[in-house]
Amino acid sequence: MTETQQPPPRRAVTVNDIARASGVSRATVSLVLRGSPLVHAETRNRVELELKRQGYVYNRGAANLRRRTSSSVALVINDLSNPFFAEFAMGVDEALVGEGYVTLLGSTGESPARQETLLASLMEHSPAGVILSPAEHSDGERLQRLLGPHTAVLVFNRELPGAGYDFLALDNRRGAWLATEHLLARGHRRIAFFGGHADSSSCQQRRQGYADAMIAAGIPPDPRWLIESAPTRVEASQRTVELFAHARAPTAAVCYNDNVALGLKLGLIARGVRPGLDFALTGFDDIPEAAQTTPPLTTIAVEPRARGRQAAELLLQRVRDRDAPTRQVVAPVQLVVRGSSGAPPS
Amino acid sequence: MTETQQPPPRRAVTVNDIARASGVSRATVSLVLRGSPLVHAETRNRVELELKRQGYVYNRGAANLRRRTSSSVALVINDLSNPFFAEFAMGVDEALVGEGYVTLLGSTGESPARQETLLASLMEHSPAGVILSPAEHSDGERLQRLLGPHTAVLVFNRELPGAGYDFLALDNRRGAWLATEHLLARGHRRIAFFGGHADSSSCQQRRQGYADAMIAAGIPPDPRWLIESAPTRVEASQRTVELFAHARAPTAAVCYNDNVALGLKLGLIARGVRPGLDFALTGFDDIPEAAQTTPPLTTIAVEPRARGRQAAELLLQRVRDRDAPTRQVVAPVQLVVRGSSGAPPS
DNA sequence: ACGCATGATTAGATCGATCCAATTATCCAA
DNA sequence: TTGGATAATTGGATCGATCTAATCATGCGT
Repeated sequence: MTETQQPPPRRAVTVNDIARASGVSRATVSLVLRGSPLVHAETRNRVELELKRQGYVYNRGAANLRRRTSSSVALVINDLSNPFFAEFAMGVDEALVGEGYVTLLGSTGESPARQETLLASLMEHSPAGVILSPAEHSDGERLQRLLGPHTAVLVFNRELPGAGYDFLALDNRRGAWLATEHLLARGHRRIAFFGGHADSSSCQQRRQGYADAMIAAGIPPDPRWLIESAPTRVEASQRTVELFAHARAPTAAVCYNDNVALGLKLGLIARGVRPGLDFALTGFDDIPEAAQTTPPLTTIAVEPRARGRQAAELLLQRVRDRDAPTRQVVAPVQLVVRGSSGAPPS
Repeated sequence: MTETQQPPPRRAVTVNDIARASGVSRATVSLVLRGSPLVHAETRNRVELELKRQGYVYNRGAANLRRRTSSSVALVINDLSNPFFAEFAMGVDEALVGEGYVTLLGSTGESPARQETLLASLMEHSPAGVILSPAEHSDGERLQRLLGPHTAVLVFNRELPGAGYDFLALDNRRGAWLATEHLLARGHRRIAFFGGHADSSSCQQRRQGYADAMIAAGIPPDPRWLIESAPTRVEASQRTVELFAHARAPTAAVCYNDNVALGLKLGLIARGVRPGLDFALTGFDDIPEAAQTTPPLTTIAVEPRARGRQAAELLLQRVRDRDAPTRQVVAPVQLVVRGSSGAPPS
């Protein structure tokens, strides 16, 4: 309950003012506002004129209080400066405004502590629901307590262990599988999985898809081909050296995501290895930049904006039917072949 | 007044429940909630225990109604998928949560019509204020009518003609001036100003800074050096040809922003012109990618996240003192020299 | 024992819109 | 003319928290 000090109260136009000025009761004005067919056409005109004249603006907060409804949805994500989440947020907002809701934004910066403060604060605004892309190492139990048993919740992207919420995920396994298959088809045999934190569920799933494809091709992945890295360009670039630190150096890499891939690309160039020629790499996400770099990045498209719309729709379905069975939706992904995977193994 | 159909009403825990269960009045519970020193320590404990036990969550909407205050701020921007605005939004949100406010997000996609619908909808949630980065060709009068005379408003980035609102702007003129000076110092004489819509105020200001520097150096800019383009990579890339369509082709370009610069870079490469060697170019914004491309982009850093924080602070000052004189704040910018401007004139 | 200051608590009205049940107006059939 | 159906309107209570002014305790000095 952080307090926000505030201005000298400024009276706004209310239904009462309109009612008085147009000689009807407050109830009638309310009916007009909601377009009820009960009011006489002439009365409606009179009231509507007065509404316009006084510049009335609807107080949705008051209405929501009385009606025990809500017209907002909380959107909690890690980091808007990640284009993947920015696009996702755009999609969410797009779909929500279309349904008459407004988006309450919050970002956690991957900190579970801030995530909890933030959610507590957002809950005080009684949103109709919450779209949550949990920070790493979130405590599912605590979140569940914070959100209460009656809030509609959609979890996105990262699994929230031990919470019976709807869940929208990308098909991480299949995505990594597709990328690996693609590199195998190009003749690569020594393929690394590069980047990501091994303890995050999305990284695990992608590694799984990679491993599946490798094993199906009869190539048990060498543990030295699994390299961790924070999903940032800088760190990915720095870890490049680890790829070549031993005799069975890979000729290609499936990267955790596009950021990592772009970092690796820089690292390769710095070593004099030409990406797309001497070494093949793939990303994940298909951020706008992927198509623009040289060589353009082969990657897995996930259409974050469409995912955002989908998340909003799923959440609203849950809002409308609280008792429907919990849903786990896996969104399909797509391989986009570009120049970065053009290398034949050397 | 779009209606949002809603669920079967679900009762929440209220001050009344707590009051009843702990044998005090609702007023006392309210005092406890706000940490008033009036309540006896023992009573406070009893009430707080009950609050925890029943999992009470504060209904800020109800409180705001009674107190005639608000704990939200509306943030309206064009496009979150533009990293500049995404960073800006992060900064805004960061500063707002720090002050106990919550962010109502809305994006217009540069459409004045959607901007108006959006603002109307947001106003119904009675935000304490609005941070608005207006869509191009916004109608200041109409917006002013929508926002009403009592809303605290901070306009960001683009001037809103004919509205007495606080305004936070980047020092566009000085930024472009710095970039042009830099290229002049490197010996360039034929310098283009590339990209942007000539009717947008930010573009006009940047062109002004460019022209000032050129004229100060005794070089009246050739009209053929002024090339318009939507601020997207694709279009910028396509317009590259116009630079070389005549005899006095430039050897360098000050670009409207980083996106345009990166587009131009692609266009140059496609023509076999090596950016940073055969041709010098500068950007504007310093988006993360600028430092990462090859050659890295010389550009003007504007620190969008810091601008976001600043915008939030300015707005909150306005919220707290509605009658202070209107402010026009120009945020300083900084030249960041990197490889893309390394070309001596050929 | 009384008055009075200080400390704690509370009943009741209030914010702005909505819901409910009740009322008034209107018209047509019998 | 009366009854009853339909159309249009409305007073009063309500959502959950807060404010105001009033009440009830308690202690202290005289």
